[in-house]
Amino acid sequence: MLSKKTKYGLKALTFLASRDRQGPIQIAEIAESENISQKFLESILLTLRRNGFLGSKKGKGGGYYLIKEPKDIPMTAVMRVLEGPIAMVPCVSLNFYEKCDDCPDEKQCSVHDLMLKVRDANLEVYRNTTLADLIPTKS
Amino acid sequence: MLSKKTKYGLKALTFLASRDRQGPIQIAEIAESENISQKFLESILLTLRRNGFLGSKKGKGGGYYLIKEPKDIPMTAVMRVLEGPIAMVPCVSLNFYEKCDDCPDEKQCSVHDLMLKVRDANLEVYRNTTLADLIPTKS
DNA sequence: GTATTTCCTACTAAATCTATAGGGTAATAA
DNA sequence: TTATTACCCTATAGATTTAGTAGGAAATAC
Repeated sequence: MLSKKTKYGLKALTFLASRDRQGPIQIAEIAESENISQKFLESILLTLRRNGFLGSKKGKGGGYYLIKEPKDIPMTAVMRVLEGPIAMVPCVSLNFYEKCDDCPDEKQCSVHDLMLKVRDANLEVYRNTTLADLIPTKS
Repeated sequence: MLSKKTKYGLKALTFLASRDRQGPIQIAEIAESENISQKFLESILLTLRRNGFLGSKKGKGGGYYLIKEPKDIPMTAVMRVLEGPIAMVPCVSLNFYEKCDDCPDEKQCSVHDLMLKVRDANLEVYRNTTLADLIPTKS
């Protein structure tokens, strides 16, 4: 399951992308427009800022804004920050590799190969999708 | 993350497949061979039996065995029983569809489309993989 | 009848998720 | 200077999921 954190984060990013170059947007506005708990969203936006996706401005007229162009923000990066590893088992993770404790030899593991295929399929989608692709068209 | 339940279930199925037509295999043997808690495995095999993947025989010389040919057991079916929906959000699930409570209109939802692509990519893998593909070659 | 093995229910311990509540600090616009 | 708004921290708590554990009932081979 996709966590609410990730879902809300994606919605917030999309919201900001659809209002690109219109100056900072306040947490309250995003929260209300997207039906998200304001305090929860606050923590999500904070992690997005700390990971280089967003900039922020304090004080009146402040808020959050995108640092990069939506088309330059691949879903791989967003998903890894919000949801964690893309792989379903650590032994096939590119960025978070770990040995499985129940497997003596992962080359012999039947699950390993399947999860490798799954990981590649997911990566293919996330690599070929950017934030720009998430913005709904007005048509 | 893939749950241990699913992982163990897949390993057990593969183990049974590699010993197909050799009569029932006992829980204890699978558990020991695959490093799985016997009691936990017991409950997993039970759900696999209830969902039509396995047959069982009680008493001495009893155990579990595959009902179908490994090549006729697609991963879609196994994953849905062990892990649940393949989709990451209920609003794009084929077999477990549900409306998201935080979305007024899923046609306007930016997450919806992305998750649709992810679901299709995963389905593609699971549909084209059967239990027979998981059996490690002896080479 | 005895040993073996699955069947079945219930329970638990720990972790994670999804927040909520509340505090105070720092920067900024007007 | 004042109001606004982001920043940052702690603590709590209910719900759910995960990964088991315990113990006995039922079927079967011998």
